[in-house]
Order: sequence, then structure tokens, then C-alpha cells
Amino acid sequence: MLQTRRCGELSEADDDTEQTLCGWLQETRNLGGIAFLQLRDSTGIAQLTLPKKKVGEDNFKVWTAIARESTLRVTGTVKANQEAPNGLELVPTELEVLNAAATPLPLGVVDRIESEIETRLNARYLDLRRPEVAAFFRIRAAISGAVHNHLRREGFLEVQTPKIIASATEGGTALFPVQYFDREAYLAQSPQLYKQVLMSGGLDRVYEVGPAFRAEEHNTPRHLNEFISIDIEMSWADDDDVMGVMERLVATCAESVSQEAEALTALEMAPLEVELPLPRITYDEAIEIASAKADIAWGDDLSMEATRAIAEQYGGFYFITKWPLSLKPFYIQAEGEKHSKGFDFMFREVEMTSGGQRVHDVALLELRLREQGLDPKEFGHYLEPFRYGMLAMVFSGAQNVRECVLFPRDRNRLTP
RNA sequence: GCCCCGAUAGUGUAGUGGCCUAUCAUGCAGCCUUGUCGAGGCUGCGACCCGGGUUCAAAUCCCGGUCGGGGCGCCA
Repeated sequence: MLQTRRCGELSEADDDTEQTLCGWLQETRNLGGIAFLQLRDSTGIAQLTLPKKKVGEDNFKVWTAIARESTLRVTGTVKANQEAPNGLELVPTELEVLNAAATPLPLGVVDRIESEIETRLNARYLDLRRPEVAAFFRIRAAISGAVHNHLRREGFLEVQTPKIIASATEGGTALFPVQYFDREAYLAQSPQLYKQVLMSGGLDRVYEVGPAFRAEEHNTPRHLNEFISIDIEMSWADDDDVMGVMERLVATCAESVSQEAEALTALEMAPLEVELPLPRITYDEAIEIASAKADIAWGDDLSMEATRAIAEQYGGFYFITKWPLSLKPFYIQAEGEKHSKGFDFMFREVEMTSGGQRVHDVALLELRLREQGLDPKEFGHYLEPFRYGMLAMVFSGAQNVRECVLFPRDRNRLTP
């Protein structure tokens, strides 16, 4: 057995027993006649205490010279001691360096200095060793679990569709071309076309959680060129039904995240309260609110400036419903003359995703397509993909999506 | 793709034409120190993004590039 305890698992009951621990050497405090080493793994920190007389001159010299963030395996006797952190320490008899860390580190794991996200991403393997960084991924995982549980409970079937596709299925988004043997192919920007086929195939409630790729050259704290999307499609439903699914889904996520007390504490983040039903404001109302603070007229898309004004009144999640037909894709159903059954799902000033009721009449669909000068053989979908990173960002309080993605792909970043 | 702002030791920063042989912290290296937990003390190491230009003189001013931050656009 490589280890007999995790670093965070030592207890009073282990007093005077021999144990073996593995972990990263977080810090060494050498006081001359005695030294303290902090050994860390994902469960916590154990203090190794090295009284020079007990461990011997030679061991003392070698063991206190090990570079920070090296990986160690250490065996010794556990001692309960009031002066030790958590009241426990381990006095080593054997200490093996599994891997010595390079020095100096590109990034201090426990240093007081806060590095820029750019530096951190370049040394992500070190960055992730910080509890507040790992916390983002605990929250992400909590959301992931909640999404699957919830949608399954509501009768949605999880599906996986191809990520290598033959042609640009949508007119708008730039795709990444890839070489597929001797043909050109693309990385999928959305599962929409396949979801569409599944609806026809009788799987009338499906969802997919998977990667999506968009070759857009934007550079914002919210956009990535590769992201994990939560994509939902349901038949026999109108825009209200879809909003119902979305708000219940988000409420389940909030509930699940609120149980991640340790991660939230590390992030200094209060759990988000989601009270159902979420507010629904119409586009017309949104324009009225926004026009007091922003230069905006009916028929305009809502700028960041406009949504900030709205966010002053709606602090959490909410829907903006009944958008002008002209601002929504051709496949969204009309409501009256100028309005549509399309909605945006918002968190404060940020658009999380959008959705709506689709036009199911093929003739009408083709007419609307031609009006927009598009090819009628293309189809739409009920719900724009939900970006995982965005949910994680909101629930963790991150200022940049890159925080919530292990190895983000953006305009300039392809490694690590 | 457009606009505004920025780039200085491993990391984070100070420095607005000569006082820069470039500040401070952290780190790293060495020495001292038997209860550290943001350990402490002493000594040392280490940097002006790249390419042009202006000037007697450039980290500092100008032009181009690269990269980063914010906003916009794009994301039917």
C-alpha cells in the first residue's frame, strides 16, 4: 500500500501509530533545531515535524532542502500535540521524494501574491493545487450532476451526437475545419440538427451535454471557442413549457451547489437563492426600463448597457420574453404581428441562453427562411445551448469563464 | 474585426526624457535560529515584450508587430 491515510484523515485515534502519507510538500519552516513540513493532498494538510535529534543530522539536512511542491511519500509516528495545527503531527522515520519540483516555481501555490489568470493558466497544474481554484471545479461538478439528475427526472433522454460534421449546418457561426481523411469536415458548433432528427424519430424529450466549437474571433470574459453545452429539445411544448424546464433546472443546480459548503467558503461565495417562478419580463417592458438609462428603441437588440439597467431591478435569474420577431431566428414562432415566442434567459446583465417555441409548419418555415435569404433545407431548434462554463461562472462568482474551465480554448490559447 | 487601456526579475509591482548601476514585496541561493502555523534575522541572485524611429540622452516620447485587460461587433 502506498499510503495508509490521506493527509486530511489523521485523527486522535491514530496517536502513537505508524502511518504513511503521500502528498505535495507545501512549505518548509526550518527553525534550526526543529523543522516543520506541510504535506498537502486534496483532503487537507498534515504537519510533519522534524526534531533534529530524532530524525538525525543527515536526514534533517536533506529533508528540509526539498523544493516546495515536490511530491513525497512519508512514513512516521503520529503524535497528538496541542502545539501542532489540528493537534496532530507526524514524525517521519522514512521520507521518499517521488518527484522533485523544479525551482523556482512558475507560480507560487501558497504565496500571498495573486497572479494574473494568464500566468495561472500557463501553469494550470500548479494553479489547480490552490483550494479556491479547485473549488470552481467542485461547483462545476455539482452542476453537472444536478443537470443530469434533473433532466432525467423530467423524462429527458440523454443522447450523444457527432462532433465531426460534414457541412456548416448553420449560416451564422464560423466553424473550425478539420481534415477527415481526404475530405474536409467541421467541428460541430451545436447538436441542433441531430436533435431535430431525434424529434422526428419519436424521442420527444432529449438533452445532450457535450462539447461545442465556434470559430468566432471574439475575446470577452464570457466567450470560449470550445465549451461544454447543455442542449435541450422537447416536442409538444410551447415557450412557457420550455421556460418551466429551464427554471426548474436552474433551481436544482442552485440547490445542488448550495451543498458544496467547503467550495463556496473557499470562493467567499454565498449560495445563490433561486425562487420559482422566476420573473418574466416582456421585451417591451425591458425596453421601457432600459430606455431610461440607455439610448435604445423598440426593435433594437439589448446592449450590455441596456441589460445593466434592467439588472438593477432584477438581481438574479429572469426571462425576457416575447422578443420582436425581427430579432429572433426564422424558426421561432410568431405571436401577433411583430412579436415572437422567443425568450432570453438572463442572469443579471448577462444572457445565459435563449430559447423559444419553434415553427413546426414546414411551409411557414420555408417562407420565413426565404424572407431572410436563407436556405430552406436548414432547420432550427428550441433552445440555444446552455454553456456549462456560464452556469459555473454564475454559481461560483467567477469574473471570467476561464476560471471555470480546466484548460480553456480562446482566441489565442491552444495550450496547455 | 473595431475602439480605449496596458506589457518592468520566477510571481506581483514602483518608476512620465538625464537623479535608473531600475523600487518594494514575494521567490530562489547561502548562513543563523528547537514549536513554526503570513515564522523571524543577516547576506546574495534575478527584469525594462519584439522591431524600427526621435533625441546629446529612452523603461519613459513616436510608428509597426505580438500578447493581455475592458467595451463594441460577431455568435441567424
